[in-house]
Amino acid sequence: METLRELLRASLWTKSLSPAQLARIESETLVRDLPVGVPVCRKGEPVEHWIGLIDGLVKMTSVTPEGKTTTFTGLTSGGWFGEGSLLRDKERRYDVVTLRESRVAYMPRATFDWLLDNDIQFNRFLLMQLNERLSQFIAMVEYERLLEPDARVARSLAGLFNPVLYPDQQRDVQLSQEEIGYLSGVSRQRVNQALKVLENAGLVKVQYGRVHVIDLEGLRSFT
DNA sequence: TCATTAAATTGTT
DNA sequence: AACAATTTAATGA
Repeated sequence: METLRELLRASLWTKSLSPAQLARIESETLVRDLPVGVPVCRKGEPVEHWIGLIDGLVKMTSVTPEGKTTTFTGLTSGGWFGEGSLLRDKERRYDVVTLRESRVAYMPRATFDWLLDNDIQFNRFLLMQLNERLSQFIAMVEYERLLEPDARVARSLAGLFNPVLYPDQQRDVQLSQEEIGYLSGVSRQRVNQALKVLENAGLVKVQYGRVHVIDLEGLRSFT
């Protein structure tokens, strides 16, 4: 996707909005283009925006006081995030960093609150998205303990293509094996092996610096 | 357009 | 973690 308008059109919560309401959202929302490796938002910052990803790829991370970084999950284009912090916290609890060049939409808190107060579909969407995330994270904890590395890599990749959270239907991730390792909690060497297994199973095609998903359902259920 | 070079990524130990 | 091999992107002739 290239424009804020396209992102809004692809988002499930805009379906019931009038053209005037959409125009208001469009005019109040900021768009920024960010290069690779820069923060989209930082832990500890006051939460002033709901954030949408028009194009690109970002990751949610947390840095310990000692400087160790853990990656929670990747987020792909079409998705919105930060509603949890917006609803609950004064400060953001995690960092979001670009993994490749990204175009990001920042919806001000005031616009977010206005939607929350006036649009039932918007509230439904938030419930659904929060629920989807919850089950995603529960599944992560579950398979972190139960599954072998091949399956963990498979599911982290599949998670990037969750159609509920990221309506943009693309099948490519431009992501190094090192980054896939961070996303799935597996060493780069192990990712390398896992990708070969998945490629031999006909689920993905591995290219230099990117992975193309062939069989998404197969990836999700890979054991 | 082609060749050269540096940087990034991959494959292997 | 380390090393070599491979691929890409950038540069300049």
